[in-house]
Parts: sequence; C-alpha cells; structure tokens
Amino acid sequence: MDRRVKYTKKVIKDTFIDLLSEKDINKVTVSEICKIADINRATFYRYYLDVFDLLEKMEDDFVLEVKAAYTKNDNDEQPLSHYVYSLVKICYENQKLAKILFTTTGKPYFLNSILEEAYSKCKIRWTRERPEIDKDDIEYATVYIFNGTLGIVNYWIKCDFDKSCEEITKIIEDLAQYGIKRFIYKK
Amino acid sequence: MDRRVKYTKKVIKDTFIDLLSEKDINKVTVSEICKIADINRATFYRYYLDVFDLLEKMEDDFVLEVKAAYTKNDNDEQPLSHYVYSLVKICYENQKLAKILFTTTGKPYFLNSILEEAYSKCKIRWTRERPEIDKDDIEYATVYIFNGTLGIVNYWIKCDFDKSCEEITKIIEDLAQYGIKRFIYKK
DNA sequence: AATTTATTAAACAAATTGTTGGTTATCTGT
DNA sequence: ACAGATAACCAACAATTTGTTTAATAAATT
Repeated sequence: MDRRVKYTKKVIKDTFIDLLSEKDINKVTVSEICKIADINRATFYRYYLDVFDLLEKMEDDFVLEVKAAYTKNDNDEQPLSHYVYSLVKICYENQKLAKILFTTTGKPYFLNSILEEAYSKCKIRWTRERPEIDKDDIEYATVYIFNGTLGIVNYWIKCDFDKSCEEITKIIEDLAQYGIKRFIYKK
Repeated sequence: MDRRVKYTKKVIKDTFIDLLSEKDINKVTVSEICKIADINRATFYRYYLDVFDLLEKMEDDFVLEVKAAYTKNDNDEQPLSHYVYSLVKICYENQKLAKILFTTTGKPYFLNSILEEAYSKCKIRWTRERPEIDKDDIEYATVYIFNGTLGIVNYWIKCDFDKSCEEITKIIEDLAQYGIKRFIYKK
C-alpha cells in the first residue's frame, strides 16, 4: 500500500480514537477529525463515508486480528476456551482500542462473527452427543453464554485488565459450564 | 399535565419510534421528527435537548414501568425470577417500543438500574450463605448472568416473542443456576 | 371572562455535509 | 534518476441542520 495512504488512514484512526475517549461518537464530526489530524476533508471522504463507517472499518480490522489469532493451530474442533482466549488476548494487546470498541458500540455486535463461529461448533457437538436435544434450547443456551462472555470481557476491560488472560478465560469457561450454582456455591 | 403538552410529547415519541424502525438513530434529525409530527421545532427544544436526549427519556419511562411492575407485592427478598418476569412482562406488553429500545441502543444499558437492583439482593444472599466466598467471583458471576439474561430477552424480542413470558423466565432461571452443563446435557 | 401558558411562525448566524475541478506533492516501477 | 500515476490539497459550492430569539396566536386553567 502507498505510504501516503497508510499515513492518512493511520492518522485518521488515531485521531478518532483520541476523540472517542473524550466524547460520545455522536458528537464527533468529520470536520473535527480532519482539523486535528491535519488532513483535508476530501481525503477523508475518499476512504470513509462518515464517522460510523470509519468505526465499522476499525471493528472489522479488530475482528480480523482475533480471527488470525485463533486460526493459528486451528484444528477441526477446538474447545470454546480456545476462541475466548484469542479474543481476550487481542483485547489485552490493544487495550486502548478495545476499550473504545467495547464502550462506543454499547453492545459489541461487531464480535458476532467471531463467537458465532466458535459457538456454532459447540452446537454441532451438543447435537451430536445428545441428538434428542431441543433445538430451541441449544439456541437459547448459545445466546446466553455468548452474551455472558462478552459481558465478562467488557467488565474486565472496564476494570483495566486487572486479571490475566488465562484467569479471565477460566472464569468464563466455568460460568458457561456450571452456572452460578457450582461457581459460587461449590467451588 | 396540560393536554397540549401531553399531545406534543406523545406525537413526538410516536414519530420517533416510527423513524427508528425505519432507520438508524444517527440519521434521525430533529427537523425530520418535527416535520412529520407537524410540530414546531422550537417546541421540540422546549422539552428535549436533542434526539439522544429524547431516547434517554423514553428509556427512563420504560424503566419506571418495569419498576412499578415488580414493586407491587415486593417483599424484602424476592427470587431473581420475580424481577426478570417483570421485565419480560413489560416488554411483552410494549412490543414495538421494546424492540426499538433493545436494538437502537445496542446494549440496553438503560436497564442497568433494574437488574442491578435485583442482582444486588442476590449478592447479599450469596455472601450471607457463604461468607468465605471470593468477592471478585461474585462480581463476575453477576456480570455474567446479567448480560446473559439481557441477551436472552433481546433474542426473544428478535424472534417476535415466540414464547410465553413464563417460559422465557424459566429458561433464564435455569441457565443462570446450572449453566449449559445441566441445561443442555441433563435436562 | 381574564389570565396564564403552550404553540406557532419567521428569521438568524454558525456549523456540517458531500461534492466539485484544478493544482501540487509524493510515490512506484523501470 | 526520471516519468507517469496517483494521492493529497485547496477553495468554493449549495443544501441541510442546529440552537436560539422575538412577537403573535391559540388553548387551557382558574
């Protein structure tokens, strides 16, 4: 990629992250980003439709990084924790960005493609091991642990990464498997 | 309240909901709402700061309704399901609004005050029954079931309320208590 | 019926938004 | 190092939105 393009995109994204840690995304304008980044506004529109398009592209980049992380050594059927750990690891390595992405979107829908891939493999396993299982129940269970997982990651980020990646992954795994019953009462 | 005020607020909110089911909130302008609602723009600014302030006020109204629902017959220590059921019920009775509120905010942070109240009571019970318990663990467990619960409600709304309020509440309760282990494998 | 209050109408400057055509600066491949 | 390609800049544009203000009008309350 052209060095000029690389610079332009980088300075836009950096400025955007800075602005997002100050104020709400709805108050961030294209003009402001360009003024601070010292970039012509026409140049911004060359690559992005608007502020939200910019955010989306940054989310996509993040997702690609996580996928790259768990695709290394990816055999057919990895345990759930393998995917969770990859996500947690990338968050840990990009703390400022992760904080922005998790808080500005509210719910990190942009991660759907990651965990959906992971959970779809679980669904296959569950169905194989218990063919008589209710399809609806699987769906609800998946939704539950999916949201619970993202909630924990979000909370961990809010607490400024006060646990190791391994610890967080373990906590998520335990909660998904046994719920609060065993997690709280019979540890 | 003055009948004129009542009308103004209602027509603004109704128009807003209609617009939100068509397009993203970031594309909704004050001018557009007023034009469709046939309301002077100055009148809008009399009650709301901007589009997001309007959304917030609608969320607040929704929260008040849910709280009113579970405060009836509220003894000291209700089971978690009592609060969940109240939330589910109000969603069921305001389907269009619930759909908007759950999808436009991404993560329904506006519900924090509801479930936090419920879960804080659980935390007290857990701590009382097992005083040696790890405080961090309680926190993580709470975050997990909180997000899982909202995920299920959100999914249920997305599926156009295809189960009864009682069924959904039961599903949520089971998942919180036993996790997928017993929910899926040992039903 | 009189008074209070809400809504309207019209106008205002300021800011943002996309888009344009022409110029300058920088990069890439030979 | 040179030439062609391409990216970034500049300035200007109309259109839209945003808050805010004033005075006039309409509706509610007492």
